[in-house]
Amino acid sequence: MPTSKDVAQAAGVAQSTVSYVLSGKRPISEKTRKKVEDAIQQLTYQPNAGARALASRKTRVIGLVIPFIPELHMASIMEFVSVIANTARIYDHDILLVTEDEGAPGLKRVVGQQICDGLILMQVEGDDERLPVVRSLNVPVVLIGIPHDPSGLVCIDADFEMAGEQCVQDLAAAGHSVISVIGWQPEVVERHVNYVERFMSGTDKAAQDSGVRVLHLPGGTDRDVIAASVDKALAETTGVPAFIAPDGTVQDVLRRVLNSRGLTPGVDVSVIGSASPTLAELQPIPLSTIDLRPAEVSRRAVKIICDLLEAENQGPRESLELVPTVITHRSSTLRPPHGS
Amino acid sequence: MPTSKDVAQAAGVAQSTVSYVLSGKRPISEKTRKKVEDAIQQLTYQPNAGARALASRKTRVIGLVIPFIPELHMASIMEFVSVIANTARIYDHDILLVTEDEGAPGLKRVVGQQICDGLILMQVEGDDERLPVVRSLNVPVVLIGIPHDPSGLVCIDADFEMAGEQCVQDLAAAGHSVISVIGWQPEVVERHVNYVERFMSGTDKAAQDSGVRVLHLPGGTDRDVIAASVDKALAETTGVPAFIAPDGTVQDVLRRVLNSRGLTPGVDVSVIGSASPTLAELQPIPLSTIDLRPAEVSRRAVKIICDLLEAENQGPRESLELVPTVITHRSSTLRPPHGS
DNA sequence: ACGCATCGTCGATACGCATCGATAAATCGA
DNA sequence: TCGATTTATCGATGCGTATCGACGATGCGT
Repeated sequence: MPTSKDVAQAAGVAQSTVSYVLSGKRPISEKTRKKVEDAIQQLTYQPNAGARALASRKTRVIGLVIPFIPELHMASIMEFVSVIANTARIYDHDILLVTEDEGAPGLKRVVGQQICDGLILMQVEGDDERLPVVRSLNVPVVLIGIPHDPSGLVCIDADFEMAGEQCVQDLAAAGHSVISVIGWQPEVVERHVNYVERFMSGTDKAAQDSGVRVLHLPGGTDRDVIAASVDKALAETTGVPAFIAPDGTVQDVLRRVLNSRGLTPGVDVSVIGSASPTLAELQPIPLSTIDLRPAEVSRRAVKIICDLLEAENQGPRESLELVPTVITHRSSTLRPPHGS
Repeated sequence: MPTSKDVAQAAGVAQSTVSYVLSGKRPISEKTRKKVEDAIQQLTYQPNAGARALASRKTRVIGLVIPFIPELHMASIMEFVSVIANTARIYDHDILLVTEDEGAPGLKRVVGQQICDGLILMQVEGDDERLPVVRSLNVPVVLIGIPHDPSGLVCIDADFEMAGEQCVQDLAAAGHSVISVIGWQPEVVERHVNYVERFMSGTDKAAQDSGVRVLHLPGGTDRDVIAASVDKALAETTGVPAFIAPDGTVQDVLRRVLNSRGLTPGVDVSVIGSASPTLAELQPIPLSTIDLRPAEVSRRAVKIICDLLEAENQGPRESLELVPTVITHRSSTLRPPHGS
């Protein structure tokens, strides 16, 4: 592997000149710049990351802490990961995977060894055990998810409260007077209390404003649980029933249960789920969805941390950013009686 | 951040001694070892990865090239990623994410900058455009997937041929005389020809041996396509129909189509799909599955590359490893008339 | 008691780059 | 035309670790 010294020799300049050509931190004459750039080309020189990190004290690597919980919707996690990796490249950074299995010590490790300059944590829980460590770390950390106490932390997430409001407002406008929320799996509810709570607070707020009733019923992937929830909802509903299934894993089961009860979404029942547009279109009856904007959340998370890395004026930051959600009508919900 | 020099000072030894305590490459007396280890503890010293990489010419990082194709089963990709990351930690390595978007230049970049010591490529296509680059790279690369020409490459994958054989043998033993394979999505077939071919070669081989007929029909997520395939299969079948859906994304659609045709898996039709055991059990009718062992493939891929990194006796390796698949009976297939 | 091998430790150096101070060359004003 | 600036480049140094050669101390056999 050629080094910057080799390049310097080939171009007939000093090694430091090569470095300045690359970084642009000092003026270089057009003539020598060209000589250097040609030499770089011919030698296919690429700077050594280790040496660069050692000298500059910057690795240009961001650690991404990923969850792997079977209860979660893995496809959506993957979308986060993918978008985060691609966005990082735009800012000329790379992504190092840190598994949740490593827990808090894992964070200390990658930061302590200076393998990366900062961290993005996915799937942050309301009372996440890693928060004390995060606060003690002297590098920028961005949390995807809002913990109960976000003080001293930099957080970003979809606006779940807005999502809840949108769903209920929408269904209320379509004429439903009782709206049932088939919630997340118990495991998720216990762990990630925060976004569940935010969603519910949104639905309840909208319910008050619109004068409709919202039922919160247990979700999950267990067909029996969903079936019980559906039956309870049907029993309590006057008029056309409406369901909100904010968890991607719940939808399939819900669809089947409704089917077995002889109910057709968009005809004699309304259903709003959460899924990507492409997935929503693939359903037998295209699903009206509440889009939680995973790609946008990912992009912003990367932007935030890269800005922090650039700024670097140390002081412990604190910020909280909520990404607006988007509701999209497809065929699984009733159309409002008149107007939008 | 404390350095090994600080540790040395605190322990009253030379920096090199600290290094030898850590690496164990020279004998150290029990006494000084303890002094050094205590100092490390008290300073919470962690070696600097950049300096280490620079001096040792090893980063202890493996690049993982991940695909992100909506047509693919993202949940299963995520399982690969997760298991690979965790296994790498066992070998004291970390995983750097490289997106498929970066293409071949991306591989050159991470290897050229010496950000990582080796690569794992997922979802390798039969005629992958990256193969020339891979061959030219002077670092170990492990491919998950078998390209058409695997010469000079290190490959590992599930044994799709075995999987095909197992499915057909199994269904033949259960008394089916015509077996329909609802294949992958056209996009996948075009791209990843190899494993599709291998699977089919397995089914055909078993068909010959067992004297049954195998139909290869188009798959995908398009309900109409699947419906057409099913109807064609039903028309061509005498006796109880049997379906094999080796692509995870096809199953849901297939299930619905069969349902709409009044067919119940395990009663008047047999279905073998590919899904994780947990997912298979969650189906309304527990799905008999062919397990393509993603976790085992991942583990072995990491082991292979770590072995190569350790060996390091340069010479271009070549190997091909196939992981045996496992077929599991659940309720979606007919039981064989007598005995297993 | 003496030389010799072994063990444990030290000091020096290299890894490849970024960066700082210094210097030579070019530019300008008067 | 000469000194004062500015511009472009060089040389030297440090980043933190791994590793090699050297060296003193210890134990051994005879």
